[in-house]
Amino acid sequence: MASRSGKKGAGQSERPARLIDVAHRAEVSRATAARVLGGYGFVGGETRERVLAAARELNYSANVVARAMRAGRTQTIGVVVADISNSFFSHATRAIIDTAAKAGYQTLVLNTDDDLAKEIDAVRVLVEKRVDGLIVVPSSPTRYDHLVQEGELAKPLVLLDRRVEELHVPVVCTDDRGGARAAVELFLARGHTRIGLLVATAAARGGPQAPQPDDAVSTVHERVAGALEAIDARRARQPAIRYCRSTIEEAREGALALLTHKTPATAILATNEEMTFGVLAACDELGLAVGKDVSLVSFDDTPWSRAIAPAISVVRRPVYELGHAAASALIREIRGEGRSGEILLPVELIDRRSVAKHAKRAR
Amino acid sequence: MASRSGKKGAGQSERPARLIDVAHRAEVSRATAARVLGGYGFVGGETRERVLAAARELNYSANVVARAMRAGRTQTIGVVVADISNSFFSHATRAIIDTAAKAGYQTLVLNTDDDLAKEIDAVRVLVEKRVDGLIVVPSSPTRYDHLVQEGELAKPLVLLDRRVEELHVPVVCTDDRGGARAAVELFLARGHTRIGLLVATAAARGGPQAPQPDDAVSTVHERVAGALEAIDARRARQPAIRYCRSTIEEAREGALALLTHKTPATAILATNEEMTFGVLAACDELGLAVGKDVSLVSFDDTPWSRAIAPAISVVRRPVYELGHAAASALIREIRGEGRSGEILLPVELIDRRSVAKHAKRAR
DNA sequence: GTGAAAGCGCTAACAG
DNA sequence: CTGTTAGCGCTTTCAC
Repeated sequence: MASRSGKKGAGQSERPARLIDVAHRAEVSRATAARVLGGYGFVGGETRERVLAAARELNYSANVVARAMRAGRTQTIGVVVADISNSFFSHATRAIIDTAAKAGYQTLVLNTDDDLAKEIDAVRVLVEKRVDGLIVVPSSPTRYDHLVQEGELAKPLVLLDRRVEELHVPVVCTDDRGGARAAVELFLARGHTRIGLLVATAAARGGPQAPQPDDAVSTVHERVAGALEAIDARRARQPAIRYCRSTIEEAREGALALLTHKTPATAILATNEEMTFGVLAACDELGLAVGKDVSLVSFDDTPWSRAIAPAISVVRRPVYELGHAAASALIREIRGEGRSGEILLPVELIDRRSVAKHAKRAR
Repeated sequence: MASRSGKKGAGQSERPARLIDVAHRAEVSRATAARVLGGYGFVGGETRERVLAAARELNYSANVVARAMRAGRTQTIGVVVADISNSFFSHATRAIIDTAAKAGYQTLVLNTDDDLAKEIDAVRVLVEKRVDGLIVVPSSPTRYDHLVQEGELAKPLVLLDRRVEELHVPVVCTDDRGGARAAVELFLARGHTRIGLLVATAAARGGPQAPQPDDAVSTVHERVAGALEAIDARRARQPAIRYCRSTIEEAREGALALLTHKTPATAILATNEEMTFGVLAACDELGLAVGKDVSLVSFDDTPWSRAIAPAISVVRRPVYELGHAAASALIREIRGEGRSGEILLPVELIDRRSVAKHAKRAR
């Protein structure tokens, strides 16, 4: 006698009902019960009703981990991001969760703080958990051993927002290069010649620095490259660049450096939210008015960037679409419906009030 | 012959190595291999080394789903929030993920958009996935059947940010009542008598409304109640209240209503980020200066609320701590280390520049 | 300190 | 259309 909850009561007994308990109560075999509860195969109408009734009466809840073990699929994906509390990642993740859920997958979220060691650990955990696929925002542009996993447990993988050299898996990115180029072209068109780039990168060490850290992720390269393209096309003066970690404080220092140089920048491209606040703080400190003394374009549109005065001009990235595309690509890959190559989403320069025509600046 | 990867090669064979493959290669039993790989029981030093070496050579990755099935624990928790892309939830979730990870749990995240049907579904999925516990931000203050789950599959559960009447499980909240009270006390102390409350709630239907929707979550009640406490204590004039869904557009309409009333509000408490932007937009439209013509206090501190001009006074909630406390309580419960009651975290009123002394306002 | 064997709950051949 | 049965990979008594 294997049954335990199949007595008479409505399921108040010791342990949760299992498939076999439902089968007994409905007086069918486990296979039949499994077919109706699992939603596959063919079962007669009356039998199906009996099973459904029994399941309801016993308050049956399918044990998905047993199913996963048997089927070899967990219907779970893993998302590895730098920091879910960051607005860019949280919006992209929202899209991923939604898209995955619609396709029957749940989503495990792990943070790396852009630390390779944490990323390696996260991927290991996810692989051990036997997720059906991973979406990773890689913290290193070159290190990817943990993502290919010699041997046979390589899982479907999609990279989000950043490329990894030599790793040929689907990547979903935005056209950051084009966005930076457009921003700088706008500066140039408005007569600015002394352009500053305030670039966030986890690879920066010990305060704002001029040389590009060589382990900066692809997004950093792209944005700088885009800005330089615009400059070179117009044979304009080379920009001043400061790389710093993504904190408002470091950004403020970086912006201060750009703004107090002997040939101070009159226009600054800030590569994310923190950098933008840094510029705002520095301008405030220096008594400089944004949109007048200092022009500013920032990456990523947010409610506040259009609500504040002056409204900030931004390079808008389609963040939800980015996450959606990544999840779609991953699910396609999981289902063996063909691999995507690189997906490049267009960005949009929204010119608001923070970019002024260049005029001699009072110091 | 059960083995398949245990041949000679370094694990390049067809399928991922299993425990038994490692055992064979190390020339020990499955039990012994399991002991060293699972990190329990006693195994001789030399034997342990052999097993570890074999695992490495075969690129062994523990199958955690098999382990979960056997052990009855998945080392996974579920988090059910309204919207992970919302900054409050994303910060709380970040804390939950971190705290859980430190204790060896991974986190599934699901969104409800404050829709009860989605919440019910999310909980069902999570229970089927056999998570070890759940953290839920309940979308209804009264409906909780899906959370208690008649029968035996009730999982350890902690409520985040919102209470549910009659549901006696651990709840982790912030002192929103006290925060609202403090905000209104500040208005009163500065001489304001016509106070407006702009309250976000998913329960609002069809534009800003005056009566409180009766299925508004506890946080809504608390904030309004706190505001009224301050008013009643000073026998001040009753506030004008507008309830609206959490969008900038509805907030703008609500704020417009408050500001263009025949006795317009001179001070507004906005219960979240969207409400705050709505007030900002309305003031802009009406040509009113925040921090001068209109005073404003907002719930939740953010980088922009201190960066914009004027810097917005806010009721700061300890969001990370909130998530951390919820995860800690849940893990304690999962481990049977005793149940927490209600945890109430203190808030802090940060007075910046958006609350002016009352003066006759030019219309 | 190590091994043998039972079984977690489910699915998928295969047989009828 | 329905039943029988053999595992999925791992842990865990219980012996030795």
